[in-house]
Amino acid sequence: MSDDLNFVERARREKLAAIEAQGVTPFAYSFERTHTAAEALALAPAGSDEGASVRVAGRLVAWRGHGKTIFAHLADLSGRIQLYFRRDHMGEAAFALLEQLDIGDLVGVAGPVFRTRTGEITVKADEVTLLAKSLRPLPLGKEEVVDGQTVRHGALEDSEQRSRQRYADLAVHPEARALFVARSRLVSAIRTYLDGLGYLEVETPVLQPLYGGAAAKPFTTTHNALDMQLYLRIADELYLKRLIVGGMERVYEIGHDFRNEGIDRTHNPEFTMLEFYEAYADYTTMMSRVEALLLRAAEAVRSVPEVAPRVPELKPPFPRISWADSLNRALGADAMAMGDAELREAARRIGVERVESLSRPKVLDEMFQALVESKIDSPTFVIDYPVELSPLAKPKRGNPAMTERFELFARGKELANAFSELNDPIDQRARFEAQARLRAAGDEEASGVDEDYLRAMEYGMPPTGGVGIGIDRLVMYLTETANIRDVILFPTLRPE
RNA sequence: GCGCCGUUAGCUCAAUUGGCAGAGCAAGUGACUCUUAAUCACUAGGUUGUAGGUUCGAUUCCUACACGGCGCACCA
Repeated sequence: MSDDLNFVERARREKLAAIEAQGVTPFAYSFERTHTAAEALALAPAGSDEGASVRVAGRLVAWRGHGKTIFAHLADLSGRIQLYFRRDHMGEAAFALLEQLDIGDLVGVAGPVFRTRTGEITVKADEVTLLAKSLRPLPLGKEEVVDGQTVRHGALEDSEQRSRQRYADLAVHPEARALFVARSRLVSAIRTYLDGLGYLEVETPVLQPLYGGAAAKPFTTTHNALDMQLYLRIADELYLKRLIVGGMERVYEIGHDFRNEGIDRTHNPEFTMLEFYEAYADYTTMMSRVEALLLRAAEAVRSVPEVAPRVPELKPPFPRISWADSLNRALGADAMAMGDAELREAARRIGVERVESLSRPKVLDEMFQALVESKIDSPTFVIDYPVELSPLAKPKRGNPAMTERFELFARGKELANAFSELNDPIDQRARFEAQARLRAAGDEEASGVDEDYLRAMEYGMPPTGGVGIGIDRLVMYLTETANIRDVILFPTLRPE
């Protein structure tokens, strides 16, 4: 921002000085609010009489002066309400202060609620208190109501500025506030659900000496005093399962994971992950947990009226299709049975790029993504993944080439990933070593051997079901939001 | 990382073939005691993303860069 104030900002600073010159403090300490805008609207008297008096507070978002009267609108989190100022009612001095007010100022207004001639519920101001002067013009558009729909003109359209200056976006767009209210309700509903099942919410390290639990490139940082390289976690998984070993039985964590990858519509370098683990459960139990959790999440989001119409109807139980069967059916051949050359040729045919550089499991995974995953629209569990793709999952009963793992897909995107957790330390060591070989061969996303985790598992880990759900993606799905940036309050951006 | 598109007043957008950079809202002054995208009159507001180049003349054409959007790649 330029140091030179533009003419609008200069005018506002002049008003600020004029207010101070009158002995009025332009930045108040508090205001005793008795009603939100929505609560005040609900007090509307039937006829033309004046109803109860209220004290409302919020931001001035519209202003229509008429000489000796003024109409304005005040917005708070609950909505907006019209204000009516009359000189003969307020008195000369109080009315004169209104000349120093601007759209964007935070004010408190006290007075009775009444209906105007046109029927709009309005607060007739007995007095106004300036709570904070706005020195920078907010891009507040004008609103009109056409056929019951609010149409906004102007306002802040630039999506970069909306993300960068989220405070302005939120101040100007009630629907942006509603989306984040919905997100908050969703997280709250998830906590309520898991707490109700006896889960404990825990916190595990963000700074980790070894990273694991997912296939991703980490961020690195340094601890000066320990002179040690640390990684920002890419998943919570391995620490939460250590807690299962310790007898915590049911634990969950909602927190940020960090992955050092490109930024696009569905990826932000830090994102919110829910993981929950339940001792003595397997992946079938976790499927029903996920169904119940999603229903409650959808319900929570639907409780926000501005967002409700976009929330899809969820009808559990969701269909369950096998990973291998669905891939083979889409391919018209048995992919797992194919020789390596044949498999790579098939992958190339369906458009998988740089097939030569991929490991065999990666080729299968790419084929599955292209043929099956991207085409799933309504919520569907894909179950039983190849063991090579799932180094932390238990082998499938009766088929050790596969694991007891499921992913939930909707609109072509992954919503949940879960498995019967591998609790055999000998098998786990072998899996880690296989990963370490991939890593040595140049796979930057393969994990290493986590000896401490193996030590934990050697003490004895109960059979456990575990689930990971990306909260940002879930919010996107439930609110039909196309860009992850729009569901994260402060997404990662290049500096201005 | 690659391709395409974009960047003009605080906000939303114009500007013909390369020919004086414009409008609405917001702002200022004035009028107006039930308006609601209030209305009316007047006024002010610009280093056209940055740096170069071509040209008598560049918002416009060219090059590079910055930032962004979309697509691709990457990303269970």
